[in-house]
Amino acid sequence: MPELPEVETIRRGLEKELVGQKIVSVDVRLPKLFHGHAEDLIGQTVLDIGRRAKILVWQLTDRYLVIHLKMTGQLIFIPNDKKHSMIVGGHPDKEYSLDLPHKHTHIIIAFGSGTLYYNDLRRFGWMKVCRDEAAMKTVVAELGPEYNWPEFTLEYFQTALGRRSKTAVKTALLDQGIVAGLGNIYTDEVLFEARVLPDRKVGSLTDTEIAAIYKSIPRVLKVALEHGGTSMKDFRHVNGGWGTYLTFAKVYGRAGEKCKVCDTKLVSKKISARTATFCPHCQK
DNA sequence: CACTTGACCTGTCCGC
DNA sequence: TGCGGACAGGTCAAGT
Repeated sequence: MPELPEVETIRRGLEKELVGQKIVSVDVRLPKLFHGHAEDLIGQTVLDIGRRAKILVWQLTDRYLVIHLKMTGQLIFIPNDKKHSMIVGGHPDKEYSLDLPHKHTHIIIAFGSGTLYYNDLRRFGWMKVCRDEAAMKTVVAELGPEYNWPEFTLEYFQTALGRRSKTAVKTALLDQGIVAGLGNIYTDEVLFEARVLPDRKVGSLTDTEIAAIYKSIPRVLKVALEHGGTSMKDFRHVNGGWGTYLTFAKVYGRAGEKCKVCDTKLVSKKISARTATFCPHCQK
């Protein structure tokens, strides 16, 4: 599910609710998704909520808790003073009821101020308790730079892509070792923004095209962040609200509709088992 | 070695 | 109304 803008939106929500809070209890209903000892978390205080690529990293008093939401993971926090489960959504005129826990709630973490529910329809996500910083770092060791790190330079990007000359450019952008945080939605959007076809082999790209892709990455991610990410079926903010980026998306999920720039019908195609959507006229 | 495909899961939607 | 198949935000391991 969530790509960088969605996970960052969740991180901000968790930071606001949980920093300084102490974990009172942990209820693991589906042990398969939980690695390590849940009892280690009891009594630990949340010192910091960080993010690396699509992974959340909680720094606790004496442990780290690392969380990957994969496709359909959700973290929903219900404060104690919410007497009922009516949640205000991302649209000001809409409310919906979230009865928690429900059948897809697999882990429940209680704090002094409220309760955090981990829901995951497809059960691909996971949580992992790490004893120390070194153990936590092995989890994120293979990830490439974040889009906003100083080491994510055009020179770095060219070099990293250089090793993947026969790969479709969309596939290379999905590789978390090259740049961290892009998924199916934002690779489509970045490539549209850069006017490059997703199935172009990396080796065929000109310097100008690589530079255009490089510049599009932060541009697309920033706009998505401003809109709280993209909500398809399952993405929810920590307070149950949703992201509105999808209405701004130029190509993702719009196959068969008209290009917002040139009116040509958008096309989709499988590239390494992922659906790519693009404009056959704007993108070269 | 580099790249692609299947597997992990459940739910939804579409065509027959 | 039901049934089969394709598909869904991600990432490993196994296969070519």
